[in-house]
Amino acid sequence: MPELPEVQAVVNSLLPHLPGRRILTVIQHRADIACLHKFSRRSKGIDLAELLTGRTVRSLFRRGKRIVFELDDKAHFYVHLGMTGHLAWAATVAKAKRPHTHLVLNLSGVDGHDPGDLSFSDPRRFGRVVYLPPGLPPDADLGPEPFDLAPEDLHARLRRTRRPIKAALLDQTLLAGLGNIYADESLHAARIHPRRRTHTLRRADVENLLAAIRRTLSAAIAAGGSTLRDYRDAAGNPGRYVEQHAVYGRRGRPCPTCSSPIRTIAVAQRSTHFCPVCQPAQPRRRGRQNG
DNA sequence: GTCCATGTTCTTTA
DNA sequence: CTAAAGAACATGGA
Repeated sequence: MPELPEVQAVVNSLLPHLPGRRILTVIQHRADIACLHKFSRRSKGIDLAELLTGRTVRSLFRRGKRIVFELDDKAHFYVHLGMTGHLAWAATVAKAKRPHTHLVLNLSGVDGHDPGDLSFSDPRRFGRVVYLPPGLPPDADLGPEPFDLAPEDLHARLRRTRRPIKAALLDQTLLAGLGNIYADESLHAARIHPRRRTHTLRRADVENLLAAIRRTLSAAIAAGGSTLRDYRDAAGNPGRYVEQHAVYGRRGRPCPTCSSPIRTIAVAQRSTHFCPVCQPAQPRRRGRQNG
C-alpha cells in the first residue's frame, strides 16, 4: 500500500481527528507487531499498552513512509504500513472490524468527548509500530525528504555508489519516500533508464531527476495516492493516481508520451516498468557514449 | 499447484 | 573492509 503519497494521504485523513486526543485504552492482539527503537521483524515484540495508555497525541506527521505520532511525554511512535498495513479511524459507534487487526487505540477529546478508535490491521504483517523513548528521533536512519534536499546534495549522494538508479531510489537511507511505483514513474518522467548507473548521472541529469520526482509525488499526493488493490486512507477512501500512471502496471500498453509498448524488467529484484524509447539504455550524448 | 505483490532487514557474495 | 546482490519474511489473489 504505502509509498510517500499514500502515507501522506493517511496522515491527512487522520489530522482532523488525532492531535489533542488522549489514548484511553490500548488493545494489542499480538506483541510482535510492535518493537522498540527500530523497525525489526525478528524482535519478539513489546507491550504498547504500558507505554501509550494515558498519553496525549501532540502532533502527527509523515516522514518518509512513516506515520509519526508525537506524544505529550516527548516520546514518539511511528506506524510503518509495510505492504498491506492499514490505519482506520472510526467513531466508536460503528466498528467494522477488519480481519488481521493487530492494534486498537481508543482515544477521546480532552473532556472525554468525541471518542474514536484508531485501528491498525495488516494481513501480511510486514508493517510495524515502532516506539521511541523521549529523546530519540523517529527518523535517525532515514535519508532526506525529496522536497527538502538540494539537487547538489542528491548528486553527491548518487555519486557515492555505482548501483542502477532504480535501486538507489528505493534506498530509504539515500532518499526517503519512494517505492516501486513512484521510482518507476519518476524515472519515466525524467526519461532515465532504470538500469542507468548512478555515478554516470551528471549534474543536469540529477536536477532533471529531482524535478521529475517532485512533480510525480506532487501529482500523486493531489490525487490521494495510488490504489492498486487494497489501499485506503484512514477514512476508507481510495487514491485516484493510477489513472495517471505512465508506466507502472501498464506492461504492453502504449507509453503516453510516444505510444511505444511499456516493458518490464527486473532491477534490484523488483519488477520495473519503463518505456524503451523515452528511456533509452544509452542516452545519446555529445562525444563518446559509455556502455 | 504456480507466480506475483505498493517493503525492509538480514545474509551472502563479489 | 565495503557495496551489491540475494534470501527471507507472511498472506492472499490471479
